[in-house]
Amino acid sequence: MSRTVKKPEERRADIVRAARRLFQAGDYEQTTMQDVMNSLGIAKGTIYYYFSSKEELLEAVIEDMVEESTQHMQSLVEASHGNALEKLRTLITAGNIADENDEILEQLHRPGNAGMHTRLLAAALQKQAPLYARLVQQGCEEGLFHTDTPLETSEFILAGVQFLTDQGIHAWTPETLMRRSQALPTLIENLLKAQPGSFQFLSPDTPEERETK
Amino acid sequence: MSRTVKKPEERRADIVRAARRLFQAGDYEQTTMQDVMNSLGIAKGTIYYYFSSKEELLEAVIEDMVEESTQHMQSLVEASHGNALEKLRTLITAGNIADENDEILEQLHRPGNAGMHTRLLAAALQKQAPLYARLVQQGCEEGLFHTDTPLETSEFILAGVQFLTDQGIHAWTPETLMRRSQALPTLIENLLKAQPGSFQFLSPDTPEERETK
DNA sequence: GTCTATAGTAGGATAGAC
DNA sequence: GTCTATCCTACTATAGAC
Repeated sequence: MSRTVKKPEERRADIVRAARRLFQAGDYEQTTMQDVMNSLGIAKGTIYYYFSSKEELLEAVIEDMVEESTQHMQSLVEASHGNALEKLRTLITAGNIADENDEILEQLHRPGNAGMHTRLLAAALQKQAPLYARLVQQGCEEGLFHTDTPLETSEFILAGVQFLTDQGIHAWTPETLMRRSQALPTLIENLLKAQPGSFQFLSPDTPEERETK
Repeated sequence: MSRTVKKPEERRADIVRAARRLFQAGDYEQTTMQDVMNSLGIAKGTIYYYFSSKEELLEAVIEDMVEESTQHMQSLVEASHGNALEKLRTLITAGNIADENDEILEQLHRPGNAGMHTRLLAAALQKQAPLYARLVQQGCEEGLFHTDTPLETSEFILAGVQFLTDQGIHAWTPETLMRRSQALPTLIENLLKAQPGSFQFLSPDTPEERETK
């Protein structure tokens, strides 16, 4: 067999891209290293030369995805107008890693991918929280919010939302999800000390006419 | 080899107990199904008759642990005195699943186990949140806290704390952990609308003399 | 240093005899 | 329900070509 020598970065990127495609198309656990090799026409030794385990390859794929997603969100923020609250709304409604472009979620929401999913969330949180924090900071300056710890508050909100509403972590029942979603706006408003109602847009069925029991 | 026939529940319990012991003693990943079989003197087919994967066996072990831990916390609450805040303090400082008894969590605190780890946290959260919620409710009646959604608020707090401070999910740096821990009391106080300082006991170095910059 | 090829080990998982 | 035999795949080892 003939040899194709590539620059290390290029080869590495090839492998990550191929693996990402396969992981997304199928199931991480069911995708074999052999599959990845075959789809690139390279030898086993090559892949293990760059990634010392399947797990390490997964890590690189995750990093790739998070990087792409974060850049997209970054550009969304820069393109958005209005006060901090309006920008946050843009970011939240449009720029979720889940909604973005891929069917990744479908794939991640399978038992075999729980680990990948969690790590993706953690990596995404770490990269995205600063984005939110900047908007929270801006909101404080505008008098909309009040907090001394914009970053930590952002992290806390993201963590809570992701952990409690993401189907990839636990098979929450629809009732549980509904219950949590409805409580969310108030929880966020409390954390940011924002006007009641500021985050009402988050609620799924905008219960305008509901009465407190 | 002679065959020993046992009642299904008994056999199952045997396997879970043996696996738990081995997982705790060594490393989940390094413990082989062979090890579990050997320690019981049974065949591989038998273990797979009860658990269709190693992962499922781990799940059972974890459920075992969560159940035990939750009961322990329950009894702690019942034995504690004072107002809701004092009871909460007892619960938080004494009754963490992590501190309790096992090193199995140490094992879960590795990248490869992120999925399992998260599921443990989710399972623990679902079982323990009601415990906290009851205390929050009590605190509301005592005028210490103010919330219409004690359960959701408890879930949110537990999720945030677990996700952001648990090493099993992401290898957070010590600085990051410190930063988050210090912000935590205020975040919780905001969520519960509690007196500032109520949860200061959570901070690792109780910074009594720190000034806000 | 980068890549191919191949043979082999270990351990998770399954089929089918009993 | 239990056991035995076998399979599948992540991973290692090695030998060698560019």
